[in-house]
Amino acid sequence: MQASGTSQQTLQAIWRAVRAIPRGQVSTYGSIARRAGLPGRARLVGHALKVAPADLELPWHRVVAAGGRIAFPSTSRAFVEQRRRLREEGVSLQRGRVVSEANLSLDELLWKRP
DNA sequence: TGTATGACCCTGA
DNA sequence: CTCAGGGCCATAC
Repeated sequence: MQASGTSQQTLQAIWRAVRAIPRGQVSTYGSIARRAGLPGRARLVGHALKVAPADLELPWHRVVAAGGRIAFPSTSRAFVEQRRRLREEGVSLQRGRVVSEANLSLDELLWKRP
C-alpha cells in the first residue's frame, strides 16, 4: 500500500479532534485544524470529514464554518440533516447559523485570534 | 503536467 | 450585509 497525499496519521488527528467535541457543542473547521496541529488548513478538515469512513460515526454535524454557519447549501440534504442533529442536541440555530455564542466550544473562545 | 473545484478562513472595502 | 482577493492544498479530470 502506498500512502496517498494526506497521511492516515493526519486524517486521524483530525478525526480525533472532531470526536472530542462534546455533545451539544460545536466547533469550527479552523479550530479543529488547529487542535489537530494543522493551523491554517481548515479546508483539509472538510476533506477529512468527507472521506471519513462511516463506521467511525464521527459527530460531523458539530463542525460548522466560521461564525457558526452551516457549511452546506441551505437547500441540500446535508444541511437539513446537520440542522436536525444539532437541534436534537439542544443547539439553537437561526437561518442556518448557530445562534448562541455560548454554544461555540470553549476552545473556540480560547483560541480566538491572538 | 496543468487547471478547476471545494464540508474553509480572514481582511478590507 | 455583499464582494473581492489572498492563503491553504488534496483530488479529480
